[in-house]
Amino acid sequence: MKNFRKDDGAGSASSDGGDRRVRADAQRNVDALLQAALEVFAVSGVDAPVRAIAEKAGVGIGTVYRHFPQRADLIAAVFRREIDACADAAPTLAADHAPFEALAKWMQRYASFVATKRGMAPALQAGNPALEPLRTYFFERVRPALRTLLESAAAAREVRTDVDADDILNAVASLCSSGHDDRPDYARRMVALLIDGLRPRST
Amino acid sequence: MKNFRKDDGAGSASSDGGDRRVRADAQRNVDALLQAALEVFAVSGVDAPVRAIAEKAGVGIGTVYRHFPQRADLIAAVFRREIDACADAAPTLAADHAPFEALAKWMQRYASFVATKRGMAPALQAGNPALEPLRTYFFERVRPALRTLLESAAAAREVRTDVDADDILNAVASLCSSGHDDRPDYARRMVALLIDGLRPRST
DNA sequence: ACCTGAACACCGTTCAAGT
DNA sequence: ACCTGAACACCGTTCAAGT
Repeated sequence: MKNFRKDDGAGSASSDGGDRRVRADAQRNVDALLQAALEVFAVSGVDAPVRAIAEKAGVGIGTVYRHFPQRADLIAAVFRREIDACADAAPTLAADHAPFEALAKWMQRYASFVATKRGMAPALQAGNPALEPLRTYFFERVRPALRTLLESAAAAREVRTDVDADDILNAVASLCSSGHDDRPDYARRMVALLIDGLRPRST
Repeated sequence: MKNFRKDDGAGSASSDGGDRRVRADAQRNVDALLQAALEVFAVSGVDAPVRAIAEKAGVGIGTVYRHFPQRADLIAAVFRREIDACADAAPTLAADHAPFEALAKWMQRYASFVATKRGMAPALQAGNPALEPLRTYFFERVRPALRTLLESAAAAREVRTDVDADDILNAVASLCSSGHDDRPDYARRMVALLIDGLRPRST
């Protein structure tokens, strides 16, 4: 795990062995690029022109490709911490609410994450080999979080058992992808519908 | 430039009124383009290179733009008849099944339509002004079909009333968009979940 | 009227030349 | 090491020239 950003917690000068120094100007460029990408992605989605990001960061186009050889690497770097934050919300909710309610609240929280981060849903879909690492990271991080919530609800017999975590992650991501700006509240209501559908069949 | 008379050759002066005539070769080109586009869209989606379609149809790139000034016009022409077929399935199902079952079956039918026609869902989303006419046509044609099914089910008190036809059309389109080829049966199961969610709250 | 493809604009990506 | 931007490849779209 190579932490580019120092992100605090650099505490122990661990024996990383061969600790490569990053030139200060290079580090500045990386930071500026991540910041620029975050903003550009937010308004134009992840398909925004690379040149726009380079310009906003004040660097040459070649510098983007030096630090992020594939466009997907830039996307991954930008989304990683948001993914972490979303996953970390699960245990917090589990501690504060009843099982099914915690599940429902987390799904809404995850929904707003997808809605905010344009291009998250497309990145999650299989088929784009360049984005596979981000997809992998996402599932590794978020799947266990959701599974725990699902299992608690299942133990309380408050949720049907023929739906797994990946189903929910994909479904909510699809429903909350951008493009429905004309129907306010659409995403929230559809996710609510999905949540209702998760209740055990009344028989 | 040579100035040759319209309808040169065999046609002669047969009587057929002042009808606007399309030159036979032009008509052939349009047909070939529609067929080529149908096939290319099916495998590569609606973002496939225009050149690929022109080549497959055996015409110059300029000819595509002559008959379909906007790329969206070609997409619309290709999808229109499929939209009609989907809408027409509704009354048939209504005649053969109980209200809620007819609704459920139509939703699955619509789901397979979206899944088959790659790029249908993106076209349905607002925000692409060029595809607005197709979007309009789609809703004009399909919305009433679904509404009838919904109303029948509502009259029988078999469906909740806080969800409208557009919600369902958008939600199913999102869930069945391409990109989940790795999870077989995913779309069908998610639509089934949505259908379950449509049942009235059990109280 | 209709067809064609060279030409233009734009965007992703590379790489030789600079510091 | 790292930065830069000209250069290349590709794709959407136009238009002058042909039939």
